[in-house]
Amino acid sequence: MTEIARVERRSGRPRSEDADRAIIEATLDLLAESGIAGTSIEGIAARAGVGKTTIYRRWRGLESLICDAMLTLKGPLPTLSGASLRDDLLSIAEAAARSRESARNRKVYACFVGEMSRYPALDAQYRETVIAPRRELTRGALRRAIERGELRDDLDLEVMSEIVTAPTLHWMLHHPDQTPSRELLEQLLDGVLGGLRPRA
Amino acid sequence: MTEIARVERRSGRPRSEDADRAIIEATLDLLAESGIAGTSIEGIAARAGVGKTTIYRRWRGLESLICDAMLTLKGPLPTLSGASLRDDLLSIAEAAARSRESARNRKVYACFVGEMSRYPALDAQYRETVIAPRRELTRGALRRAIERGELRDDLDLEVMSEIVTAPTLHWMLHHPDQTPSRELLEQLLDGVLGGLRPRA
DNA sequence: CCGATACGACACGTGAGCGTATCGAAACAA
DNA sequence: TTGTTTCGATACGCTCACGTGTCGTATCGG
Repeated sequence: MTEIARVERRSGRPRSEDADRAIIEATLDLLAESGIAGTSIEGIAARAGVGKTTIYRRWRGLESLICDAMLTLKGPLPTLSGASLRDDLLSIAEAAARSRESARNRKVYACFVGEMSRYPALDAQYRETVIAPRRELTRGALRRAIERGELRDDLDLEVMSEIVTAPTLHWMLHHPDQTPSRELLEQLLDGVLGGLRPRA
Repeated sequence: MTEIARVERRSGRPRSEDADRAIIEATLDLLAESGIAGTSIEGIAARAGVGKTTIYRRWRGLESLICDAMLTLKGPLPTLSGASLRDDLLSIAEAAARSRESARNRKVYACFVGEMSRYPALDAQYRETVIAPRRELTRGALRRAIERGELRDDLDLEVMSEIVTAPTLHWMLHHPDQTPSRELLEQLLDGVLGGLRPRA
Protein backbone atom coordinates (compact mmCIF):
# COMPACT_ATOMS: atom_id res chain seq x y z
CA MET A 1 0.00 0.00 0.00
CA THR A 2 2.91 2.31 0.22
CA GLU A 3 3.28 2.30 -3.51
CA ILE A 4 1.53 5.02 -5.41
CA ALA A 5 -1.72 3.77 -6.93
CA ARG A 6 -1.22 2.18 -10.28
CA VAL A 7 -4.33 3.59 -11.83
CA GLU A 8 -6.24 1.68 -14.46
CA ARG A 9 -3.99 1.48 -17.48
CA ARG A 10 -5.39 3.00 -20.59
CA SER A 11 -2.80 4.22 -23.02
CA GLY A 12 0.75 5.38 -23.21
CA ARG A 13 3.99 3.66 -22.47
CA PRO A 14 3.71 1.12 -19.65
CA ARG A 15 5.98 1.30 -16.65
CA SER A 16 9.08 -0.84 -16.89
CA GLU A 17 9.15 -3.83 -14.57
CA ASP A 18 12.90 -3.98 -15.04
CA ALA A 19 13.09 -0.53 -13.50
CA ASP A 20 11.01 -1.71 -10.56
CA ARG A 21 13.34 -4.59 -9.88
CA ALA A 22 16.49 -2.51 -10.36
CA ILE A 23 15.22 0.10 -7.91
CA ILE A 24 14.37 -2.42 -5.21
CA GLU A 25 17.69 -4.21 -5.61
CA ALA A 26 19.63 -0.96 -5.50
CA THR A 27 17.73 0.02 -2.36
CA LEU A 28 18.66 -3.20 -0.57
CA ASP A 29 22.27 -2.90 -1.70
CA LEU A 30 22.54 0.62 -0.34
CA LEU A 31 20.79 -0.28 2.91
CA ALA A 32 23.36 -3.02 3.47
CA GLU A 33 26.27 -0.74 2.67
CA SER A 34 25.24 2.48 4.34
CA GLY A 35 22.24 1.85 6.56
CA ILE A 36 18.94 3.66 6.41
CA ALA A 37 20.41 7.06 7.15
CA GLY A 38 23.01 6.65 4.43
CA THR A 39 20.53 5.61 1.77
CA SER A 40 19.28 8.38 -0.51
CA ILE A 41 16.99 8.63 -3.47
CA GLU A 42 19.84 10.04 -5.51
CA GLY A 43 22.04 7.12 -4.58
CA ILE A 44 19.37 4.57 -5.41
CA ALA A 45 18.65 6.18 -8.76
CA ALA A 46 22.33 6.27 -9.65
CA ARG A 47 22.95 2.66 -8.66
CA ALA A 48 19.81 1.41 -10.41
CA GLY A 49 20.67 3.34 -13.56
CA VAL A 50 17.37 5.14 -13.37
CA GLY A 51 16.21 8.72 -13.28
CA LYS A 52 14.96 10.17 -10.03
CA THR A 53 11.68 10.87 -11.80
CA THR A 54 11.12 7.16 -12.26
CA ILE A 55 11.36 6.65 -8.52
CA TYR A 56 9.22 9.60 -7.49
CA ARG A 57 6.57 8.48 -9.97
CA ARG A 58 6.15 5.19 -8.09
CA TRP A 59 6.79 5.94 -4.45
CA ARG A 60 5.86 8.76 -2.16
CA GLY A 61 9.39 8.99 -0.82
CA LEU A 62 12.30 7.11 0.63
CA GLU A 63 10.41 5.53 3.51
CA SER A 64 7.71 4.08 1.25
CA LEU A 65 10.36 2.66 -1.02
CA ILE A 66 12.25 1.03 1.83
CA CYS A 67 8.97 -0.43 3.10
CA ASP A 68 8.43 -2.18 -0.21
CA ALA A 69 12.05 -3.28 -0.46
CA MET A 70 11.80 -4.76 3.01
CA LEU A 71 8.88 -6.95 2.02
CA THR A 72 10.92 -8.63 -0.68
CA LEU A 73 13.52 -9.51 1.93
CA LYS A 74 11.60 -12.01 4.00
CA GLY A 75 11.07 -15.47 2.63
CA PRO A 76 7.89 -17.47 3.17
CA LEU A 77 6.94 -18.59 6.67
CA PRO A 78 8.06 -22.16 7.27
CA THR A 79 5.40 -24.83 7.63
CA LEU A 80 5.82 -26.74 10.87
CA SER A 81 5.66 -30.51 10.84
CA GLY A 82 4.36 -30.59 14.39
CA ALA A 83 6.21 -33.86 14.92
CA SER A 84 8.08 -32.49 17.91
CA LEU A 85 8.94 -29.17 19.50
CA ARG A 86 12.53 -29.66 18.46
CA ASP A 87 11.54 -30.16 14.83
CA ASP A 88 9.32 -27.09 14.84
CA LEU A 89 11.85 -24.80 16.45
CA LEU A 90 14.59 -26.04 14.18
CA SER A 91 12.41 -25.27 11.16
CA ILE A 92 11.88 -21.76 12.44
CA ALA A 93 15.58 -21.24 13.09
CA GLU A 94 16.49 -22.56 9.67
CA ALA A 95 13.99 -20.28 7.97
CA ALA A 96 15.53 -17.33 9.77
CA ALA A 97 18.99 -18.46 8.73
CA ARG A 98 17.81 -18.92 5.14
CA SER A 99 16.53 -15.36 4.82
CA ARG A 100 20.00 -14.30 6.03
CA GLU A 101 21.97 -16.45 3.64
CA SER A 102 23.31 -13.53 1.63
CA ALA A 103 25.69 -11.12 3.29
CA ARG A 104 23.58 -8.30 1.96
CA ASN A 105 20.43 -9.44 3.70
CA ARG A 106 22.28 -9.99 6.97
CA LYS A 107 23.54 -6.44 6.89
CA VAL A 108 20.11 -5.08 6.10
CA TYR A 109 18.65 -6.85 9.12
CA ALA A 110 21.45 -5.54 11.31
CA CYS A 111 20.92 -1.95 10.29
CA PHE A 112 17.20 -2.31 10.96
CA VAL A 113 17.79 -3.11 14.63
CA GLY A 114 19.21 0.23 15.57
CA GLU A 115 17.73 2.56 13.00
CA MET A 116 14.18 1.36 12.50
CA SER A 117 12.86 3.11 15.60
CA ARG A 118 13.55 6.45 13.97
CA TYR A 119 11.27 5.67 11.01
CA PRO A 120 7.83 5.06 12.52
CA ALA A 121 5.98 3.98 9.38
CA LEU A 122 8.74 1.56 8.51
CA ASP A 123 8.91 0.32 12.07
CA ALA A 124 5.18 -0.37 12.23
CA GLN A 125 5.13 -2.23 8.94
CA TYR A 126 8.18 -4.28 9.88
CA ARG A 127 6.68 -5.32 13.20
CA GLU A 128 3.36 -6.18 11.62
CA THR A 129 4.41 -8.04 8.50
CA VAL A 130 7.73 -9.59 9.50
CA ILE A 131 8.08 -9.91 13.25
CA ALA A 132 4.51 -10.60 14.39
CA PRO A 133 3.78 -13.66 12.19
CA ARG A 134 7.08 -15.28 13.12
CA ARG A 135 6.54 -14.55 16.79
CA GLU A 136 3.11 -16.12 16.65
CA LEU A 137 4.54 -19.16 14.92
CA THR A 138 6.99 -19.70 17.75
CA ARG A 139 4.40 -19.13 20.45
CA GLY A 140 2.04 -21.58 18.78
CA ALA A 141 4.73 -24.24 18.70
CA LEU A 142 5.48 -23.63 22.36
CA ARG A 143 1.79 -23.79 23.31
CA ARG A 144 1.29 -27.09 21.55
CA ALA A 145 4.42 -28.45 23.21
CA ILE A 146 3.11 -27.51 26.64
CA GLU A 147 -0.13 -29.32 25.91
CA ARG A 148 1.80 -32.40 24.90
CA GLY A 149 3.91 -32.21 28.04
CA GLU A 150 7.08 -31.51 26.10
CA LEU A 151 7.70 -28.26 27.97
CA ARG A 152 7.67 -27.00 31.51
CA ASP A 153 4.44 -25.21 32.27
CA ASP A 154 5.75 -23.09 35.11
CA LEU A 155 7.43 -20.49 32.94
CA ASP A 156 5.86 -17.50 31.25
CA LEU A 157 5.33 -18.12 27.54
CA GLU A 158 6.98 -14.79 26.78
CA VAL A 159 10.07 -15.75 28.73
CA MET A 160 10.29 -19.13 27.05
CA SER A 161 9.88 -17.58 23.65
CA GLU A 162 12.74 -15.22 24.41
CA ILE A 163 15.00 -18.01 25.61
CA VAL A 164 14.27 -20.15 22.59
CA THR A 165 14.76 -17.57 19.86
CA ALA A 166 17.40 -15.25 21.32
CA PRO A 167 20.54 -17.39 20.98
CA THR A 168 20.04 -18.00 17.27
CA LEU A 169 19.05 -14.42 16.45
CA HIS A 170 21.76 -13.00 18.66
CA TRP A 171 24.41 -15.16 17.04
CA MET A 172 23.31 -14.21 13.54
CA LEU A 173 23.16 -10.54 14.42
CA HIS A 174 26.70 -10.49 15.74
CA HIS A 175 28.26 -12.71 13.08
CA PRO A 176 27.16 -10.81 9.96
CA ASP A 177 29.91 -12.44 7.91
CA GLN A 178 28.96 -16.06 8.57
CA THR A 179 26.03 -18.37 8.03
CA PRO A 180 25.21 -20.64 10.97
CA SER A 181 25.72 -24.32 10.22
CA ARG A 182 22.92 -26.77 10.84
CA GLU A 183 25.09 -28.22 13.61
CA LEU A 184 25.34 -24.88 15.38
CA LEU A 185 21.59 -24.34 15.20
CA GLU A 186 21.04 -27.80 16.69
CA GLN A 187 23.59 -27.26 19.44
CA LEU A 188 22.04 -23.97 20.44
CA LEU A 189 18.54 -25.43 20.41
CA ASP A 190 19.45 -28.59 22.28
CA GLY A 191 21.36 -26.63 24.88
CA VAL A 192 18.37 -24.39 25.41
CA LEU A 193 15.82 -27.18 25.61
CA GLY A 194 17.87 -29.51 27.76
CA GLY A 195 19.38 -26.87 29.97
CA LEU A 196 22.98 -26.29 30.86
CA ARG A 197 23.03 -27.98 34.23
CA PRO A 198 24.00 -31.64 34.31
CA ARG A 199 21.01 -33.93 34.66
CA ALA A 200 21.09 -35.15 38.22
CA MET B 1 44.50 7.61 22.63
CA THR B 2 42.12 9.09 20.18
CA GLU B 3 42.30 12.43 21.84
CA ILE B 4 44.75 14.94 20.50
CA ALA B 5 47.88 15.05 22.63
CA ARG B 6 47.52 17.40 25.53
CA VAL B 7 51.03 18.79 25.36
CA GLU B 8 52.89 19.85 28.45
CA ARG B 9 51.07 22.86 29.81
CA ARG B 10 53.12 25.99 30.08
CA SER B 11 51.14 29.15 29.89
CA GLY B 12 47.92 30.53 28.59
CA ARG B 13 44.33 29.75 29.40
CA PRO B 14 43.80 26.08 30.27
CA ARG B 15 41.22 24.01 28.47
CA SER B 16 37.85 23.91 30.15
CA GLU B 17 36.88 20.59 31.67
CA ASP B 18 33.27 21.71 31.61
CA ALA B 19 33.53 21.91 27.85
CA ASP B 20 34.94 18.39 27.76
CA ARG B 21 32.03 17.02 29.71
CA ALA B 22 29.43 18.98 27.76
CA ILE B 23 30.85 17.75 24.47
CA ILE B 24 30.83 14.10 25.53
CA GLU B 25 27.29 14.36 26.90
CA ALA B 26 26.02 16.07 23.77
CA THR B 27 27.65 13.38 21.67
CA LEU B 28 25.88 10.60 23.56
CA ASP B 29 22.58 12.47 23.38
CA LEU B 30 22.84 12.85 19.64
CA LEU B 31 23.95 9.25 19.13
CA ALA B 32 20.83 8.10 20.97
CA GLU B 33 18.56 10.39 18.98
CA SER B 34 20.02 10.09 15.51
CA GLY B 35 22.50 7.25 15.42
CA ILE B 36 26.08 7.50 14.29
CA ALA B 37 25.23 8.61 10.78
CA GLY B 38 22.97 11.36 12.08
CA THR B 39 25.50 12.75 14.51
CA SER B 40 27.54 15.71 13.30
CA ILE B 41 30.20 17.96 14.71
CA GLU B 42 27.96 20.94 14.12
CA GLY B 43 25.13 19.28 16.01
CA ILE B 44 27.35 18.37 18.92
CA ALA B 45 28.80 21.86 19.14
CA ALA B 46 25.36 23.42 19.08
CA ARG B 47 23.93 21.09 21.72
CA ALA B 48 26.97 21.42 23.97
CA GLY B 49 26.93 25.21 23.68
CA VAL B 50 30.45 25.16 22.37
CA GLY B 51 32.26 26.43 19.31
CA LYS B 52 33.31 23.98 16.63
CA THR B 53 36.84 25.20 17.19
CA THR B 54 36.76 23.84 20.70
CA ILE B 55 35.94 20.37 19.42
CA TYR B 56 38.44 20.34 16.58
CA ARG B 57 41.12 21.50 19.01
CA ARG B 58 40.66 18.32 21.08
CA TRP B 59 39.70 15.58 18.67
CA ARG B 60 40.84 14.58 15.23
CA GLY B 61 37.29 14.22 14.03
CA LEU B 62 33.92 12.71 14.70
CA GLU B 63 35.08 9.13 14.98
CA SER B 64 37.71 9.93 17.59
CA LEU B 65 35.15 11.84 19.59
CA ILE B 66 32.63 9.02 19.50
CA CYS B 67 35.36 6.61 20.58
CA ASP B 68 35.97 8.65 23.70
CA ALA B 69 32.27 9.12 24.36
CA MET B 70 31.75 5.38 24.10
CA LEU B 71 34.30 4.70 26.82
CA THR B 72 32.33 6.77 29.32
CA LEU B 73 29.28 4.65 28.59
CA LYS B 74 30.36 1.36 30.10
CA GLY B 75 30.32 1.04 33.83
CA PRO B 76 32.92 -0.94 35.78
CA LEU B 77 33.14 -4.69 35.33
CA PRO B 78 31.23 -6.50 38.08
CA THR B 79 33.21 -8.50 40.61
CA LEU B 80 31.98 -12.05 40.79
CA SER B 81 31.36 -13.66 44.14
CA GLY B 82 32.14 -17.11 42.78
CA ALA B 83 29.59 -18.55 45.19
CA SER B 84 27.65 -20.20 42.38
CA LEU B 85 27.30 -20.03 38.64
CA ARG B 86 23.84 -18.56 39.08
CA ASP B 87 25.17 -15.77 41.28
CA ASP B 88 27.97 -14.98 38.87
CA LEU B 89 25.79 -14.89 35.77
CA LEU B 90 23.17 -12.83 37.55
CA SER B 91 25.82 -10.31 38.53
CA ILE B 92 26.92 -10.07 34.90
CA ALA B 93 23.36 -9.65 33.66
CA GLU B 94 22.65 -7.00 36.26
CA ALA B 95 25.78 -5.06 35.35
CA ALA B 96 24.67 -5.10 31.72
CA ALA B 97 21.23 -3.92 32.75
CA ARG B 98 22.74 -1.21 34.92
CA SER B 99 24.74 0.30 32.09
CA ARG B 100 21.46 0.40 30.17
CA GLU B 101 19.42 2.01 32.91
CA SER B 102 18.97 5.28 31.08
CA ALA B 103 16.93 5.31 27.89
CA ARG B 104 19.72 7.24 26.28
CA ASN B 105 22.33 4.57 26.88
CA ARG B 106 20.01 1.85 25.64
CA LYS B 107 19.51 3.67 22.39
CA VAL B 108 23.23 4.25 21.98
CA TYR B 109 23.90 0.54 22.35
CA ALA B 110 21.16 -0.25 19.84
CA CYS B 111 22.53 2.08 17.21
CA PHE B 112 25.99 0.58 17.69
CA VAL B 113 24.77 -2.88 16.64
CA GLY B 114 23.96 -1.97 13.10
CA GLU B 115 26.19 0.98 12.40
CA MET B 116 29.45 0.16 14.11
CA SER B 117 30.70 -2.09 11.32
CA ARG B 118 30.93 0.92 9.04
CA TYR B 119 33.34 2.70 11.39
CA PRO B 120 36.36 0.39 11.66
CA ALA B 121 38.34 2.30 14.26
CA LEU B 122 35.28 2.61 16.45
CA ASP B 123 34.40 -1.02 15.92
CA ALA B 124 37.87 -2.24 16.90
CA GLN B 125 37.96 -0.14 20.05
CA TYR B 126 34.46 -1.21 21.06
CA ARG B 127 35.26 -4.89 20.65
CA GLU B 128 38.52 -4.55 22.54
CA THR B 129 37.51 -2.38 25.45
CA VAL B 130 33.86 -3.23 25.97
CA ILE B 131 32.95 -6.60 24.51
CA ALA B 132 36.12 -8.64 25.06
CA PRO B 133 36.48 -8.14 28.85
CA ARG B 134 32.83 -8.95 29.45
CA ARG B 135 33.03 -12.00 27.23
CA GLU B 136 36.04 -13.23 29.12
CA LEU B 137 34.26 -12.69 32.42
CA THR B 138 31.40 -14.90 31.31
CA ARG B 139 33.67 -17.58 29.92
CA GLY B 140 35.65 -17.62 33.15
CA ALA B 141 32.52 -18.12 35.19
CA LEU B 142 31.43 -20.95 32.89
CA ARG B 143 34.86 -22.61 33.07
CA ARG B 144 34.89 -22.56 36.84
CA ALA B 145 31.34 -23.94 36.91
CA ILE B 146 32.36 -26.84 34.69
CA GLU B 147 35.23 -27.64 37.05
CA ARG B 148 32.82 -27.64 39.97
CA GLY B 149 30.41 -29.90 38.12
CA GLU B 150 27.72 -27.21 37.96
CA LEU B 151 27.57 -27.38 34.18
CA ARG B 152 27.38 -29.97 31.45
CA ASP B 153 30.79 -30.56 29.96
CA ASP B 154 29.59 -31.91 26.63
CA LEU B 155 28.80 -28.52 25.09
CA ASP B 156 31.17 -26.10 23.43
CA LEU B 157 32.05 -23.22 25.72
CA GLU B 158 31.25 -20.81 22.91
CA VAL B 159 27.80 -22.28 22.47
CA MET B 160 27.08 -22.17 26.18
CA SER B 161 28.26 -18.60 26.41
CA GLU B 162 25.88 -17.68 23.60
CA ILE B 163 22.95 -19.43 25.23
CA VAL B 164 23.61 -17.83 28.58
CA THR B 165 24.02 -14.24 27.46
CA ALA B 166 21.77 -13.97 24.42
CA PRO B 167 18.30 -13.93 26.04
CA THR B 168 19.16 -11.01 28.32
CA LEU B 169 20.98 -9.00 25.67
CA HIS B 170 18.36 -9.78 23.05
CA TRP B 171 15.56 -8.71 25.34
CA MET B 172 17.26 -5.44 26.24
CA LEU B 173 18.08 -4.71 22.61
CA HIS B 174 14.48 -5.10 21.51
CA HIS B 175 12.86 -3.35 24.48
CA PRO B 176 14.73 -0.05 24.36
CA ASP B 177 12.00 1.65 26.36
CA GLN B 178 12.08 -0.64 29.39
CA THR B 179 14.50 -1.77 32.06
CA PRO B 180 14.42 -5.48 32.83
CA SER B 181 13.26 -6.28 36.35
CA ARG B 182 15.37 -8.43 38.62
CA GLU B 183 12.60 -11.02 38.34
CA LEU B 184 12.85 -11.13 34.57
CA LEU B 185 16.60 -11.53 34.67
CA GLU B 186 16.21 -14.41 37.11
CA GLN B 187 13.50 -16.06 35.04
CA LEU B 188 15.57 -15.89 31.90
CA LEU B 189 18.64 -17.21 33.67
CA ASP B 190 16.86 -20.00 35.49
CA GLY B 191 15.08 -21.07 32.33
CA VAL B 192 18.38 -21.24 30.51
CA LEU B 193 20.23 -23.10 33.22
CA GLY B 194 17.47 -25.55 34.04
CA GLY B 195 16.28 -26.06 30.50
CA LEU B 196 12.80 -25.86 29.11
CA ARG B 197 11.94 -29.54 29.09
CA PRO B 198 10.23 -30.93 32.14
CA ARG B 199 12.56 -32.81 34.44
CA ALA B 200 11.77 -36.45 33.93
C1' DC C 1 50.75 44.31 33.12
C1' DC C 2 52.05 41.11 29.17
C1' DG C 3 52.30 37.22 26.29
C1' DA C 4 50.13 32.99 25.38
C1' DT C 5 46.40 30.10 24.84
C1' DA C 6 41.39 28.84 24.92
C1' DC C 7 36.87 30.57 24.60
C1' DG C 8 32.27 31.15 21.68
C1' DA C 9 30.57 33.21 17.44
C1' DC C 10 30.51 33.75 12.84
C1' DA C 11 31.75 33.38 7.75
C1' DC C 12 33.90 31.08 4.10
C1' DG C 13 33.68 27.83 -0.17
C1' DT C 14 32.55 22.92 -1.17
C1' DG C 15 29.74 19.09 -1.83
C1' DA C 16 25.51 16.18 -1.20
C1' DG C 17 20.77 15.31 -1.15
C1' DC C 18 16.26 17.22 -1.23
C1' DG C 19 11.78 17.51 -4.25
C1' DT C 20 10.34 19.63 -8.57
C1' DA C 21 10.49 20.77 -13.38
C1' DT C 22 11.64 20.27 -18.13
C1' DC C 23 13.85 18.05 -21.89
C1' DG C 24 13.86 14.89 -26.34
C1' DA C 25 13.32 10.05 -27.11
C1' DA C 26 10.95 5.65 -26.60
C1' DA C 27 6.92 2.59 -26.19
C1' DC C 28 2.49 1.74 -26.14
C1' DA C 29 -3.24 2.18 -27.60
C1' DA C 30 -6.45 3.49 -30.96
C1' DT D 1 -0.16 8.33 -37.59
C1' DT D 2 -1.60 10.60 -33.40
C1' DG D 3 -2.01 11.10 -28.52
C1' DT D 4 -0.48 9.61 -24.14
C1' DT D 5 2.59 8.08 -20.81
C1' DT D 6 7.20 6.66 -19.23
C1' DC D 7 11.95 6.72 -20.03
C1' DG D 8 16.85 8.70 -18.49
C1' DA D 9 19.12 13.07 -18.16
C1' DT D 10 19.81 17.43 -16.47
C1' DA D 11 19.05 21.75 -13.88
C1' DC D 12 16.79 24.41 -10.42
C1' DG D 13 16.90 26.63 -5.49
C1' DC D 14 17.23 25.00 -0.86
C1' DT D 15 19.29 23.14 3.28
C1' DC D 16 22.88 21.04 5.97
C1' DA D 17 27.42 19.60 7.36
C1' DC D 18 32.12 19.71 6.21
C1' DG D 19 36.88 21.61 7.81
C1' DT D 20 39.24 26.06 8.16
C1' DG D 21 39.99 30.68 9.42
C1' DT D 22 39.18 34.91 11.88
C1' DC D 23 36.91 37.77 15.02
C1' DG D 24 36.99 40.06 20.05
C1' DT D 25 37.04 38.27 24.75
C1' DA D 26 38.43 35.48 28.81
C1' DT D 27 41.83 33.26 31.69
C1' DC D 28 45.96 31.58 32.81
C1' DG D 29 51.67 32.02 34.05
C1' DG D 30 55.35 35.06 34.97
